[in-house]
Amino acid sequence: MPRRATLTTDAITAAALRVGDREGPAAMSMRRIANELGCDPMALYRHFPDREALLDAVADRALTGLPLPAPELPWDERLTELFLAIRAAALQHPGIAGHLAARPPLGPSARPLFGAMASALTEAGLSPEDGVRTVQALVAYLSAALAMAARAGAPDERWEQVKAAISALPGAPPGDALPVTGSEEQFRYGLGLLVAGIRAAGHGDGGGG
Amino acid sequence: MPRRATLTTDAITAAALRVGDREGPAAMSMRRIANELGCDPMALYRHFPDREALLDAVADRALTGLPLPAPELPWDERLTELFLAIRAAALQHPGIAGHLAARPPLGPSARPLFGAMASALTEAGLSPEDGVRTVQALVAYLSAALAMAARAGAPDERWEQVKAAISALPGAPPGDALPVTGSEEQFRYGLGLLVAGIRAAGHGDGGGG
DNA sequence: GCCGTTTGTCTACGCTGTAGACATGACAGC
DNA sequence: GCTGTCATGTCTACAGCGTAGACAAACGGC
Repeated sequence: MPRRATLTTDAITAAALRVGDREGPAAMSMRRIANELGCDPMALYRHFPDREALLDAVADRALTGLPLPAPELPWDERLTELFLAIRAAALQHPGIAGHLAARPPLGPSARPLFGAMASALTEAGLSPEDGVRTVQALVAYLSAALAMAARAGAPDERWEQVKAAISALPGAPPGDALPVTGSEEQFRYGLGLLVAGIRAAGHGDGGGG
Repeated sequence: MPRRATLTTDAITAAALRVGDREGPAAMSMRRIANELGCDPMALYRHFPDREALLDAVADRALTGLPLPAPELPWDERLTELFLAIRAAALQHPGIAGHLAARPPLGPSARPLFGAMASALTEAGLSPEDGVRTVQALVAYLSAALAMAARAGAPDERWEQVKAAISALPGAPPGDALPVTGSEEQFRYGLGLLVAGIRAAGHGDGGGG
């Protein structure tokens, strides 16, 4: 290659991730990323067709090398561990978590994750069609939970109002005891609901697991 | 009031909704909305502190007058109907559906919806704490599903790759039979999973309904 | 008539993504 | 060595964005 490329997709995604982690998602502009690399903004367009593709690559990078759950675990634990791991990995990079939520990464490093999901759901007794449906539902839930957690830095006071309204209902808890909006506990609870639903679907639909 | 206000928040949100419905979410800029109203962009700032507040109001407007499910129905049907209604209302206004997904509307017209959710979940046997958790999980799922459906105009071919990969697994369906990504059927399925999970939580946790 | 307040307008700033022309360096073939 | 050819990086420029701050016009109360 001519002009022995000083810029690589890897260097670019790494720089973008650095900028995002340090200064937040809004700072991940082409100009700012180029600045981090000490090059011209337009140079990035030699490696990515547009900004969205660059961010997709960054999101993919944020999920590389994610440890898969031990295959000897039962399917529900595998599923739970897997999604907790994805969530944790995404939140380690707050700069990209929002993009990751808005555009579920379906790139190469996500491939094994989908494989693990499919295997768990098959073991749960789901048909392949229902497996696809369930994967989409799980990813949807993960996306939204990530989006909420990513906003945790600037907490959404409107949720507090809703919680206040609920705690004003008859037979309500103290209010301070209510779950925190973007917390891991909150995430686990919703994931548990979905897993319980999958269990029911597996039993009633495709035979016991 | 001086200069008998020719502009009202209602007129603004209506115009914004029109622009969004007609030209898509990207067209809902302050300048474009002002153009629709025939006024200066800065005039909008006399009625909303910033663009996000304006979009929040538009999202709230898109959910006004939504019919609540009949209270004599069992809780699970009420819950399903309610979320299907919200989804349908949101998708009637593709311009705002994305914002609605990114920022769950917690404004005045959402208040009765949360009331209906709380009532259904109480009837399901959930404690108020679990009710809050479950509401957040349901809204999270709805948000992400809306975001996917809102993108249905420009379908995400990456999901097709994932589905193709799954259909290549042993014992896979024809592939054409796989569920469509942003469809109502897909939404119903995930919602069914959550409802089944709620049912299980209600039985094991707070007593039968 | 005058004043204060509200509403709308205008200008301007700094930012964004990115199209298109240009410069530079590396290789292939002769 | 010389000459394309091509990949890479740079530069300039454009159209658009959200919005701060100064100004003008219309109203209510005195």
